[in-house]
Amino acid sequence: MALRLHNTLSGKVEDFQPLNDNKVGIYTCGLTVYGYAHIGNYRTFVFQDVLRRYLKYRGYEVNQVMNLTDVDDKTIKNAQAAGLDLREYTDKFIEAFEVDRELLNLETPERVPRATDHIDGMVKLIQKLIENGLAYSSEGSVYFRVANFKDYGKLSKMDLEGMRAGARVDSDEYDKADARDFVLWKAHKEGEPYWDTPLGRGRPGWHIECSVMSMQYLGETFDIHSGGADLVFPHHENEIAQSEGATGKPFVRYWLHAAHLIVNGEKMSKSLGNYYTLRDLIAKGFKPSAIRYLLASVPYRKQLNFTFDGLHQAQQSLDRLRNFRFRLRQEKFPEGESAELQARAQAALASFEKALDDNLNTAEALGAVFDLVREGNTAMDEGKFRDGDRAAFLKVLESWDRVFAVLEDNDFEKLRKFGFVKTVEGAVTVDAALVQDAATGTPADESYTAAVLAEALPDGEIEKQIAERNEARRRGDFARADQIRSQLAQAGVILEDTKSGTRWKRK
RNA sequence: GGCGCGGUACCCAAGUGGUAAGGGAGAGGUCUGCAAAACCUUUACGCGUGGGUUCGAUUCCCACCCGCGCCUCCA
Repeated sequence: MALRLHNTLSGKVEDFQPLNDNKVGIYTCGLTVYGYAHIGNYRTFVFQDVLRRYLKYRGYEVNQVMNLTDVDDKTIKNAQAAGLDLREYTDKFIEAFEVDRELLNLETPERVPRATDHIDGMVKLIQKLIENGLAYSSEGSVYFRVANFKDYGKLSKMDLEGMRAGARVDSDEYDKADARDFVLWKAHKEGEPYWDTPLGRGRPGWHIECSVMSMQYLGETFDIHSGGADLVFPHHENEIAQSEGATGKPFVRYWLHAAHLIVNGEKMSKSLGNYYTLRDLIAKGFKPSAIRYLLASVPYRKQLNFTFDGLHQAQQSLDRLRNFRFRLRQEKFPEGESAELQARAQAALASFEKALDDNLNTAEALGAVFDLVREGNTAMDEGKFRDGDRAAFLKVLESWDRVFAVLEDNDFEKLRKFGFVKTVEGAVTVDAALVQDAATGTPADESYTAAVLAEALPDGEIEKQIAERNEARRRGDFARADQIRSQLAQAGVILEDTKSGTRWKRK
Protein backbone atom coordinates (compact mmCIF):
# COMPACT_ATOMS: atom_id res chain seq x y z
CA MET A 1 0.00 0.00 0.00
CA ALA A 2 1.21 3.43 -0.80
CA LEU A 3 1.72 6.38 1.46
CA ARG A 4 -1.22 8.74 1.42
CA LEU A 5 -1.05 12.33 2.60
CA HIS A 6 -3.57 15.10 3.08
CA ASN A 7 -2.91 17.88 0.61
CA THR A 8 -4.17 21.29 1.68
CA LEU A 9 -4.23 22.35 -1.96
CA SER A 10 -6.87 19.78 -2.90
CA GLY A 11 -8.34 19.39 0.55
CA LYS A 12 -8.06 15.64 0.10
CA VAL A 13 -5.93 12.70 1.11
CA GLU A 14 -3.91 11.75 -1.97
CA ASP A 15 -1.49 9.00 -2.94
CA PHE A 16 2.01 10.30 -2.52
CA GLN A 17 4.16 10.07 -5.62
CA PRO A 18 7.43 12.00 -5.73
CA LEU A 19 8.46 13.96 -8.79
CA ASN A 20 11.68 12.00 -9.29
CA ASP A 21 11.74 8.27 -8.57
CA ASN A 22 12.29 7.79 -4.89
CA LYS A 23 13.78 11.21 -4.20
CA VAL A 24 11.68 13.53 -2.10
CA GLY A 25 12.29 17.25 -1.77
CA ILE A 26 10.75 18.74 1.35
CA TYR A 27 10.68 22.28 2.55
CA THR A 28 9.58 22.64 6.13
CA CYS A 29 8.91 26.07 7.52
CA GLY A 30 11.25 26.44 10.43
CA LEU A 31 11.57 29.06 13.05
CA THR A 32 11.60 32.81 13.15
CA VAL A 33 14.37 33.18 15.67
CA TYR A 34 13.12 36.01 17.82
CA GLY A 35 13.29 33.89 21.00
CA TYR A 36 13.10 30.32 22.25
CA ALA A 37 10.78 28.08 20.30
CA HIS A 38 7.66 27.02 22.21
CA ILE A 39 5.98 23.65 22.38
CA GLY A 40 3.50 24.69 19.72
CA ASN A 41 6.41 25.12 17.36
CA TYR A 42 7.66 21.72 18.39
CA ARG A 43 4.34 20.09 17.72
CA THR A 44 4.85 21.08 14.12
CA PHE A 45 8.54 20.22 14.08
CA VAL A 46 7.91 16.80 15.57
CA PHE A 47 5.29 16.17 12.90
CA GLN A 48 7.77 17.19 10.22
CA ASP A 49 10.35 14.90 11.75
CA VAL A 50 7.93 11.98 11.83
CA LEU A 51 7.14 12.67 8.18
CA ARG A 52 10.81 12.80 7.31
CA ARG A 53 11.59 9.62 9.21
CA TYR A 54 8.70 7.71 7.74
CA LEU A 55 9.59 8.73 4.21
CA LYS A 56 13.07 7.35 4.85
CA TYR A 57 11.55 4.26 6.43
CA ARG A 58 9.61 3.78 3.22
CA GLY A 59 12.81 3.91 1.22
CA TYR A 60 12.65 7.44 -0.05
CA GLU A 61 15.75 9.54 -0.29
CA VAL A 62 14.86 12.69 1.58
CA ASN A 63 16.23 16.11 0.90
CA GLN A 64 14.82 18.41 3.55
CA VAL A 65 15.33 22.13 3.78
CA MET A 66 14.30 23.96 6.91
CA ASN A 67 14.55 27.70 6.89
CA LEU A 68 15.54 30.03 9.69
CA THR A 69 13.96 33.43 9.38
CA ASP A 70 16.48 35.70 11.02
CA VAL A 71 15.19 39.06 9.93
CA ASP A 72 11.68 40.37 10.54
CA ASP A 73 9.93 42.87 12.79
CA LYS A 74 10.22 40.74 15.91
CA THR A 75 13.82 39.71 15.55
CA ILE A 76 14.78 43.32 14.93
CA LYS A 77 12.76 44.59 17.85
CA ASN A 78 14.02 41.95 20.27
CA ALA A 79 17.61 42.36 19.18
CA GLN A 80 17.37 46.06 19.79
CA ALA A 81 15.81 45.47 23.18
CA ALA A 82 18.65 43.12 24.04
CA GLY A 83 21.17 45.65 22.82
CA LEU A 84 22.59 43.17 20.35
CA ASP A 85 23.40 43.24 16.70
CA LEU A 86 20.72 41.33 14.76
CA ARG A 87 23.14 38.59 13.79
CA GLU A 88 24.44 38.15 17.33
CA TYR A 89 20.92 37.99 18.66
CA THR A 90 19.66 35.45 16.15
CA ASP A 91 22.83 33.36 16.48
CA LYS A 92 22.02 32.88 20.12
CA PHE A 93 18.53 31.57 19.48
CA ILE A 94 19.58 29.49 16.52
CA GLU A 95 22.03 27.78 18.83
CA ALA A 96 19.29 27.26 21.43
CA PHE A 97 17.05 25.85 18.70
CA GLU A 98 19.73 23.35 17.74
CA VAL A 99 20.00 22.20 21.34
CA ASP A 100 16.23 21.81 21.58
CA ARG A 101 16.15 19.83 18.37
CA GLU A 102 18.72 17.40 19.66
CA LEU A 103 16.86 17.04 22.95
CA LEU A 104 13.72 16.17 21.02
CA ASN A 105 15.52 13.79 18.68
CA LEU A 106 14.64 15.86 15.64
CA GLU A 107 16.85 14.79 12.79
CA THR A 108 18.92 17.53 11.26
CA PRO A 109 17.58 18.47 7.83
CA GLU A 110 19.96 18.31 4.89
CA ARG A 111 20.01 22.09 4.84
CA VAL A 112 19.07 24.73 7.39
CA PRO A 113 19.57 28.01 5.53
CA ARG A 114 19.20 31.47 7.00
CA ALA A 115 17.20 34.21 5.34
CA THR A 116 19.93 36.82 5.67
CA ASP A 117 22.33 34.61 3.71
CA HIS A 118 19.99 34.75 0.71
CA ILE A 119 19.38 38.44 0.18
CA ASP A 120 20.81 38.30 -3.36
CA GLY A 121 18.41 35.58 -4.34
CA MET A 122 15.51 37.54 -2.93
CA VAL A 123 16.48 40.61 -4.90
CA LYS A 124 16.65 38.58 -8.10
CA LEU A 125 13.29 37.00 -7.50
CA ILE A 126 11.71 40.37 -6.78
CA GLN A 127 13.23 41.80 -9.94
CA LYS A 128 11.74 38.92 -11.88
CA LEU A 129 8.32 39.65 -10.39
CA ILE A 130 8.64 43.30 -11.37
CA GLU A 131 9.52 42.20 -14.92
CA ASN A 132 6.49 39.95 -14.95
CA GLY A 133 4.23 42.81 -13.95
CA LEU A 134 3.43 41.28 -10.58
CA ALA A 135 5.27 43.73 -8.37
CA TYR A 136 5.62 47.46 -8.08
CA SER A 137 7.66 49.99 -6.13
CA SER A 138 6.22 52.58 -3.84
CA GLU A 139 8.14 54.89 -1.53
CA GLY A 140 11.21 52.70 -1.74
CA SER A 141 9.36 49.48 -0.93
CA VAL A 142 8.27 46.81 -3.37
CA TYR A 143 4.86 45.14 -3.21
CA PHE A 144 3.28 42.12 -4.80
CA ARG A 145 0.24 43.04 -6.86
CA VAL A 146 -2.24 40.38 -5.83
CA ALA A 147 -4.83 41.42 -8.41
CA ASN A 148 -2.48 40.36 -11.21
CA PHE A 149 -1.95 36.82 -9.97
CA LYS A 150 -5.02 34.89 -10.99
CA ASP A 151 -4.46 31.88 -8.77
CA TYR A 152 -4.21 33.91 -5.60
CA GLY A 153 -6.22 32.24 -2.86
CA LYS A 154 -6.09 28.72 -4.26
CA LEU A 155 -4.39 27.26 -1.21
CA SER A 156 -6.35 28.96 1.54
CA LYS A 157 -9.60 29.15 -0.47
CA MET A 158 -9.80 32.79 0.38
CA ASP A 159 -12.44 34.91 -1.23
CA LEU A 160 -10.49 37.74 -2.82
CA GLU A 161 -13.43 40.09 -3.03
CA GLY A 162 -14.34 39.41 0.55
CA MET A 163 -10.81 40.10 1.55
CA ARG A 164 -10.86 43.42 -0.17
CA ALA A 165 -14.14 44.40 1.44
CA GLY A 166 -13.25 43.12 4.86
CA ALA A 167 -9.62 44.09 4.85
CA ARG A 168 -8.41 45.61 8.00
CA VAL A 169 -6.94 49.01 7.90
CA ASP A 170 -3.31 48.47 7.21
CA SER A 171 -1.45 49.53 10.28
CA ASP A 172 1.83 49.43 8.47
CA GLU A 173 3.20 52.75 7.47
CA TYR A 174 4.16 51.49 4.04
CA ASP A 175 2.07 52.47 1.04
CA LYS A 176 0.25 49.79 -0.86
CA ALA A 177 -1.93 50.22 -3.91
CA ASP A 178 -4.35 47.57 -2.73
CA ALA A 179 -4.98 46.38 0.81
CA ARG A 180 -4.42 42.79 -0.27
CA ASP A 181 -0.97 43.45 -1.64
CA PHE A 182 1.92 42.34 0.49
CA VAL A 183 5.40 43.66 0.84
CA LEU A 184 8.34 41.97 -0.85
CA TRP A 185 10.98 44.51 0.08
CA LYS A 186 10.75 47.08 2.84
CA ALA A 187 12.37 50.47 2.47
CA HIS A 188 14.98 51.24 5.05
CA LYS A 189 13.86 52.84 8.28
CA GLU A 190 16.19 54.59 10.67
CA GLY A 191 17.68 52.27 13.25
CA GLU A 192 16.85 49.07 11.40
CA PRO A 193 19.27 46.67 9.75
CA TYR A 194 19.47 47.11 6.02
CA TRP A 195 21.02 45.83 2.83
CA ASP A 196 22.01 48.04 -0.09
CA THR A 197 20.67 46.38 -3.22
CA PRO A 198 19.51 47.26 -6.72
CA LEU A 199 16.06 47.52 -5.17
CA GLY A 200 17.34 50.22 -2.88
CA ARG A 201 18.36 50.22 0.74
CA GLY A 202 16.09 48.10 2.87
CA ARG A 203 15.26 44.62 4.09
CA PRO A 204 13.16 41.70 2.84
CA GLY A 205 9.49 41.16 3.52
CA TRP A 206 8.36 38.13 5.44
CA HIS A 207 7.48 35.59 2.74
CA ILE A 208 10.12 36.03 0.11
CA GLU A 209 12.88 34.08 1.88
CA CYS A 210 10.92 30.87 1.70
CA SER A 211 10.29 31.15 -2.02
CA VAL A 212 13.95 31.82 -2.64
CA MET A 213 15.49 29.19 -0.39
CA SER A 214 13.08 26.45 -1.30
CA MET A 215 13.52 26.89 -5.05
CA GLN A 216 17.26 27.36 -4.77
CA TYR A 217 17.77 24.06 -2.96
CA LEU A 218 14.87 21.98 -4.21
CA GLY A 219 14.06 23.31 -7.66
CA GLU A 220 11.23 25.41 -9.01
CA THR A 221 8.79 22.59 -8.47
CA PHE A 222 9.24 20.25 -5.53
CA ASP A 223 7.32 17.63 -3.63
CA ILE A 224 6.35 18.67 -0.13
CA HIS A 225 6.04 21.91 1.73
CA SER A 226 4.80 21.91 5.29
CA GLY A 227 4.28 24.05 8.32
CA GLY A 228 1.77 25.00 10.96
CA ALA A 229 -1.85 25.55 10.06
CA ASP A 230 -1.59 29.27 10.66
CA LEU A 231 0.87 29.55 7.80
CA VAL A 232 -1.66 28.56 5.15
CA PHE A 233 -2.65 32.17 4.96
CA PRO A 234 -0.98 34.47 4.29
CA HIS A 235 2.49 32.94 4.34
CA HIS A 236 2.10 29.95 2.06
CA GLU A 237 -0.46 31.63 -0.14
CA ASN A 238 2.03 34.41 -0.72
CA GLU A 239 4.86 31.98 -1.33
CA ILE A 240 2.82 30.43 -4.12
CA ALA A 241 2.14 33.84 -5.61
CA GLN A 242 5.80 34.83 -5.50
CA SER A 243 7.15 31.54 -6.78
CA GLU A 244 4.64 30.69 -9.47
CA GLY A 245 4.44 34.33 -10.44
CA ALA A 246 8.15 34.27 -11.15
CA THR A 247 8.56 30.85 -12.74
CA GLY A 248 5.19 30.16 -14.27
CA LYS A 249 5.55 26.62 -12.95
CA PRO A 250 3.70 24.80 -10.19
CA PHE A 251 5.57 25.52 -6.96
CA VAL A 252 4.69 22.70 -4.58
CA ARG A 253 2.94 19.39 -5.20
CA TYR A 254 1.83 18.48 -1.67
CA TRP A 255 1.08 21.03 1.02
CA LEU A 256 0.94 19.58 4.53
CA HIS A 257 -0.22 21.52 7.56
CA ALA A 258 -0.18 20.58 11.21
CA ALA A 259 -3.06 21.64 13.41
CA HIS A 260 -2.18 23.81 16.35
CA LEU A 261 -1.38 22.82 19.85
CA ILE A 262 -3.53 24.44 22.50
CA VAL A 263 -3.01 24.40 26.24
CA ASN A 264 -5.83 23.41 28.59
CA GLY A 265 -8.27 24.08 25.80
CA GLU A 266 -7.04 27.58 25.20
CA LYS A 267 -4.76 29.16 22.71
CA MET A 268 -1.26 29.35 24.04
CA SER A 269 -0.24 32.90 24.76
CA LYS A 270 2.03 34.71 27.07
CA SER A 271 -0.78 36.77 28.53
CA LEU A 272 -2.66 33.65 29.60
CA GLY A 273 0.45 32.34 31.30
CA ASN A 274 0.20 29.05 29.43
CA TYR A 275 3.09 29.64 27.12
CA TYR A 276 5.81 27.01 27.43
CA THR A 277 9.18 26.58 25.88
CA LEU A 278 10.95 23.24 25.94
CA ARG A 279 13.16 24.64 28.66
CA ASP A 280 10.16 25.52 30.79
CA LEU A 281 9.05 21.90 30.70
CA ILE A 282 12.53 20.59 31.39
CA ALA A 283 12.68 22.92 34.37
CA LYS A 284 9.50 21.30 35.65
CA GLY A 285 11.18 17.92 35.47
CA PHE A 286 9.63 16.49 32.32
CA LYS A 287 11.74 14.41 30.01
CA PRO A 288 12.23 15.54 26.44
CA SER A 289 11.48 12.02 25.24
CA ALA A 290 8.07 12.12 26.95
CA ILE A 291 7.39 15.48 25.37
CA ARG A 292 8.26 14.10 21.97
CA TYR A 293 6.06 11.07 22.59
CA LEU A 294 3.11 13.28 23.49
CA LEU A 295 3.60 15.56 20.51
CA ALA A 296 3.95 12.61 18.14
CA SER A 297 1.10 10.54 19.52
CA VAL A 298 -1.75 12.74 18.33
CA PRO A 299 -2.17 12.63 14.53
CA TYR A 300 -0.89 15.87 13.05
CA ARG A 301 -4.15 17.05 11.54
CA LYS A 302 -5.86 16.99 14.90
CA GLN A 303 -5.58 19.84 17.31
CA LEU A 304 -3.50 18.74 20.28
CA ASN A 305 -4.61 19.83 23.72
CA PHE A 306 -1.49 20.01 25.83
CA THR A 307 -1.88 19.43 29.57
CA PHE A 308 0.52 18.37 32.28
CA ASP A 309 -1.71 15.41 32.95
CA GLY A 310 -1.34 14.43 29.31
CA LEU A 311 2.40 14.76 29.54
CA HIS A 312 2.43 12.57 32.61
CA GLN A 313 0.35 9.97 30.77
CA ALA A 314 2.78 10.11 27.89
CA GLN A 315 5.65 9.39 30.26
CA GLN A 316 3.76 6.41 31.69
CA SER A 317 3.00 5.02 28.26
CA LEU A 318 6.58 5.39 27.21
CA ASP A 319 7.69 3.56 30.35
CA ARG A 320 5.47 0.65 29.37
CA LEU A 321 7.17 0.39 26.02
CA ARG A 322 10.60 0.67 27.57
CA ASN A 323 9.77 -1.93 30.20
CA PHE A 324 8.76 -4.31 27.47
CA ARG A 325 11.92 -3.73 25.50
CA PHE A 326 13.95 -4.21 28.64
CA ARG A 327 12.23 -7.51 29.35
CA LEU A 328 12.63 -8.58 25.75
CA ARG A 329 16.35 -7.99 25.93
CA GLN A 330 17.08 -9.30 29.41
CA GLU A 331 14.82 -12.20 30.16
CA LYS A 332 15.85 -15.77 29.45
CA PHE A 333 13.60 -17.80 27.20
CA PRO A 334 13.61 -21.45 26.08
CA GLU A 335 15.27 -22.29 22.77
CA GLY A 336 13.26 -22.39 19.57
CA GLU A 337 10.61 -20.13 18.21
CA SER A 338 6.87 -19.92 18.13
CA ALA A 339 5.28 -19.77 14.71
CA GLU A 340 2.29 -18.04 16.22
CA LEU A 341 4.34 -15.28 17.82
CA GLN A 342 6.43 -14.83 14.70
CA ALA A 343 3.24 -14.30 12.76
CA ARG A 344 2.00 -11.84 15.36
CA ALA A 345 5.16 -9.78 15.08
CA GLN A 346 4.76 -9.69 11.32
CA ALA A 347 1.14 -8.65 11.63
CA ALA A 348 2.00 -5.88 14.09
CA LEU A 349 4.61 -4.49 11.76
CA ALA A 350 2.13 -4.53 8.91
CA SER A 351 -0.47 -2.74 11.04
CA PHE A 352 2.05 -0.15 12.06
CA GLU A 353 2.99 0.57 8.46
CA LYS A 354 -0.61 0.60 7.34
CA ALA A 355 -1.42 3.20 9.98
CA LEU A 356 1.41 5.51 8.99
CA ASP A 357 0.67 5.04 5.31
CA ASP A 358 -2.73 6.47 6.09
CA ASN A 359 -1.68 10.10 6.37
CA LEU A 360 0.65 9.39 9.29
CA ASN A 361 -1.92 8.05 11.71
CA THR A 362 0.45 7.90 14.65
CA ALA A 363 -2.25 7.07 17.19
CA GLU A 364 -3.17 3.95 15.29
CA ALA A 365 0.49 3.07 14.80
CA LEU A 366 0.87 3.29 18.54
CA GLY A 367 -2.06 0.95 18.99
CA ALA A 368 -0.37 -1.62 16.78
CA VAL A 369 2.74 -1.69 18.90
CA PHE A 370 0.88 -1.76 22.22
CA ASP A 371 -1.13 -4.75 21.03
CA LEU A 372 2.13 -6.55 20.43
CA VAL A 373 3.47 -5.50 23.82
CA ARG A 374 0.52 -7.07 25.57
CA GLU A 375 0.69 -10.23 23.50
CA GLY A 376 4.41 -10.52 24.11
CA ASN A 377 4.11 -10.01 27.85
CA THR A 378 1.31 -12.55 28.02
CA ALA A 379 3.33 -15.11 26.10
CA MET A 380 6.27 -14.54 28.40
CA ASP A 381 4.12 -14.88 31.50
CA GLU A 382 2.65 -18.10 30.16
CA GLY A 383 6.08 -19.46 29.25
CA LYS A 384 5.24 -19.58 25.56
CA PHE A 385 7.81 -17.05 24.46
CA ARG A 386 10.90 -18.54 22.80
CA ASP A 387 14.40 -17.25 22.41
CA GLY A 388 13.95 -17.17 18.66
CA ASP A 389 11.01 -14.80 19.01
CA ARG A 390 13.13 -12.17 20.65
CA ALA A 391 14.59 -10.80 17.43
CA ALA A 392 11.24 -10.57 15.66
CA PHE A 393 9.72 -8.60 18.52
CA LEU A 394 12.72 -6.35 18.89
CA LYS A 395 12.58 -5.66 15.20
CA VAL A 396 9.03 -4.39 15.50
CA LEU A 397 10.01 -2.09 18.35
CA GLU A 398 13.04 -0.87 16.49
CA SER A 399 11.06 -0.26 13.33
CA TRP A 400 8.46 1.62 15.30
CA ASP A 401 11.17 3.67 16.94
CA ARG A 402 12.82 4.59 13.67
CA VAL A 403 9.81 6.85 13.26
CA PHE A 404 8.84 7.73 16.83
CA ALA A 405 12.40 7.94 18.15
CA VAL A 406 11.60 7.88 21.85
CA LEU A 407 12.63 4.50 23.20
CA GLU A 408 16.22 5.35 23.99
CA ASP A 409 16.25 6.57 27.57
CA ASN A 410 19.09 9.05 27.26
CA ASP A 411 17.43 12.22 28.44
CA PHE A 412 19.75 12.74 31.31
CA GLU A 413 22.85 12.33 29.19
CA LYS A 414 21.62 15.02 26.89
CA LEU A 415 20.50 17.35 29.65
CA ARG A 416 23.92 17.01 31.20
CA LYS A 417 25.67 17.43 27.87
CA PHE A 418 24.01 20.78 27.34
CA GLY A 419 24.45 21.88 30.91
CA PHE A 420 20.83 21.89 31.97
CA VAL A 421 21.78 19.77 34.93
CA LYS A 422 25.10 19.32 36.61
CA THR A 423 26.27 16.86 39.22
CA VAL A 424 28.07 18.63 42.02
CA GLU A 425 29.25 16.61 45.00
CA GLY A 426 26.66 13.95 44.44
CA ALA A 427 23.75 16.33 44.10
CA VAL A 428 22.14 17.63 40.97
CA THR A 429 21.99 21.30 40.33
CA VAL A 430 20.03 22.98 37.65
CA ASP A 431 21.53 25.73 35.62
CA ALA A 432 18.93 28.39 36.20
CA ALA A 433 20.19 30.58 33.40
CA LEU A 434 19.73 27.81 30.88
CA VAL A 435 16.23 26.91 31.89
CA GLN A 436 15.12 30.46 32.12
CA ASP A 437 12.50 31.62 29.72
CA ALA A 438 14.29 34.55 28.20
CA ALA A 439 11.23 35.63 26.30
CA THR A 440 9.30 36.42 29.44
CA GLY A 441 12.24 36.98 31.74
CA THR A 442 10.59 34.76 34.31
CA PRO A 443 12.98 32.56 36.26
CA ALA A 444 12.25 28.92 35.82
CA ASP A 445 10.86 26.74 38.57
CA GLU A 446 13.98 25.61 40.36
CA SER A 447 12.45 22.60 42.02
CA TYR A 448 13.44 19.69 39.90
CA THR A 449 11.36 16.62 40.34
CA ALA A 450 12.74 13.26 41.28
CA ALA A 451 12.60 12.45 37.60
CA VAL A 452 15.68 14.46 37.00
CA LEU A 453 17.24 14.34 40.43
CA ALA A 454 17.37 10.59 40.19
CA GLU A 455 19.67 10.81 37.26
CA ALA A 456 22.38 12.12 39.54
CA LEU A 457 23.17 8.81 41.24
CA PRO A 458 25.93 7.06 39.36
CA ASP A 459 25.04 3.64 38.01
CA GLY A 460 27.81 2.03 40.03
CA GLU A 461 26.44 3.37 43.30
CA ILE A 462 22.96 2.12 42.48
CA GLU A 463 24.27 -1.32 41.62
CA LYS A 464 26.31 -1.45 44.78
CA GLN A 465 23.24 -0.78 46.86
CA ILE A 466 21.26 -3.36 44.94
CA ALA A 467 23.93 -5.95 45.69
CA GLU A 468 23.76 -5.08 49.37
CA ARG A 469 19.99 -5.33 49.31
CA ASN A 470 20.05 -8.71 47.64
CA GLU A 471 22.50 -9.95 50.24
CA ALA A 472 20.09 -8.78 52.93
CA ARG A 473 17.25 -10.56 51.16
CA ARG A 474 19.25 -13.77 51.09
CA ARG A 475 19.73 -13.45 54.84
CA GLY A 476 16.02 -12.88 55.21
CA ASP A 477 16.67 -9.39 56.52
CA PHE A 478 13.73 -7.83 54.72
CA ALA A 479 13.71 -4.78 56.94
CA ARG A 480 17.16 -3.83 55.69
CA ALA A 481 16.24 -4.75 52.10
CA ASP A 482 13.15 -2.57 52.20
CA GLN A 483 15.11 0.26 53.73
CA ILE A 484 17.56 0.26 50.85
CA ARG A 485 14.76 0.05 48.35
CA SER A 486 12.90 2.97 49.85
CA GLN A 487 16.06 5.06 50.04
CA LEU A 488 16.66 4.48 46.37
CA ALA A 489 13.02 5.22 45.68
CA GLN A 490 13.39 8.57 47.38
CA ALA A 491 16.29 9.29 45.09
CA GLY A 492 14.03 8.36 42.19
CA VAL A 493 15.38 4.90 41.46
CA ILE A 494 12.83 2.13 41.09
CA LEU A 495 13.81 -1.48 41.76
CA GLU A 496 12.12 -4.49 40.27
CA ASP A 497 12.86 -8.04 41.36
CA THR A 498 12.44 -10.50 38.55
CA LYS A 499 13.19 -14.17 38.10
CA SER A 500 16.41 -13.28 36.36
CA GLY A 501 17.54 -10.81 38.99
CA THR A 502 16.91 -7.30 40.19
CA ARG A 503 16.61 -4.59 37.61
CA TRP A 504 16.33 -0.88 38.17
CA LYS A 505 15.29 2.22 36.37
CA ARG A 506 15.22 5.90 37.01
CA LYS A 507 11.80 7.37 37.43
C1' G B 1 -19.64 37.32 8.91
C1' G B 2 -16.26 34.05 5.50
C1' C B 3 -13.11 29.60 5.36
C1' G B 4 -11.51 25.22 8.00
C1' C B 5 -10.87 21.42 11.89
C1' G B 6 -13.18 18.90 15.74
C1' G B 7 -16.99 17.10 19.56
C1' U B 8 -16.09 8.93 21.17
C1' A B 9 -15.72 6.33 28.60
C1' C B 10 -12.63 9.85 34.52
C1' C B 11 -8.32 11.71 31.03
C1' C B 12 -5.74 11.11 26.03
C1' A B 13 -7.27 8.77 21.60
C1' A B 14 -8.22 5.19 16.90
C1' G B 15 -12.02 3.64 13.97
C1' U B 16 -15.88 1.19 10.65
C1' G B 17 -22.70 1.15 7.23
C1' G B 18 -23.44 -4.50 10.81
C1' U B 19 -23.14 -3.46 16.17
C1' A B 20 -17.04 0.61 19.91
C1' A B 21 -8.60 -0.21 18.83
C1' G B 22 -4.90 1.35 22.08
C1' G B 23 -2.69 4.18 26.23
C1' G B 24 -3.23 6.56 31.11
C1' A B 25 -6.03 6.58 35.70
C1' G B 26 -9.41 3.89 39.27
C1' A B 27 -11.30 -0.90 41.45
C1' G B 28 -10.72 -6.25 42.22
C1' G B 29 -7.54 -10.50 41.40
C1' U B 30 -2.89 -13.55 40.01
C1' C B 31 2.38 -13.41 40.80
C1' U B 32 5.89 -11.49 44.81
C1' G B 33 8.83 -12.13 51.57
C1' C B 34 6.53 -7.28 50.60
C1' A B 35 6.68 -4.27 46.42
C1' A B 36 7.52 -3.12 41.34
C1' A B 37 6.88 -4.96 36.50
C1' A B 38 3.60 -8.18 33.98
C1' C B 39 -1.02 -10.64 33.25
C1' C B 40 -6.51 -11.26 34.07
C1' U B 41 -11.34 -9.01 35.23
C1' U B 42 -13.80 -4.41 35.47
C1' U B 43 -15.10 1.18 33.90
C1' A B 44 -19.28 4.05 26.79
C1' C B 45 -26.33 -0.77 25.70
C1' G B 46 -22.98 4.28 23.88
C1' C B 47 -19.84 7.60 19.97
C1' G B 48 -22.52 16.63 20.87
C1' U B 49 -28.32 17.30 19.92
C1' G B 50 -32.61 16.53 16.76
C1' G B 51 -34.33 14.59 12.32
C1' G B 52 -33.65 11.64 7.67
C1' U B 53 -31.77 7.53 4.31
C1' U B 54 -31.14 2.14 5.34
C1' C B 55 -32.91 -4.39 7.09
C1' G B 56 -29.30 -1.89 10.19
C1' A B 57 -25.56 4.42 11.55
C1' U B 58 -21.13 6.24 15.94
C1' U B 59 -19.90 5.70 10.67
C1' C B 60 -23.97 8.61 4.95
C1' C B 61 -27.41 13.19 4.42
C1' C B 62 -29.81 17.70 6.65
C1' A B 63 -30.43 21.11 10.59
C1' C B 64 -28.88 22.85 15.14
C1' C B 65 -25.61 23.39 19.60
C1' C B 66 -20.66 23.69 21.51
C1' G B 67 -15.11 24.03 21.24
C1' C B 68 -10.82 25.52 18.56
C1' G B 69 -8.06 27.72 14.52
C1' C B 70 -7.30 31.15 10.31
C1' C B 71 -9.21 35.76 7.85
C1' U B 72 -2.26 39.78 6.55
C1' C B 73 2.19 39.08 14.33
C1' C B 74 1.80 33.72 14.92
C1' A B 75 4.20 26.58 14.19
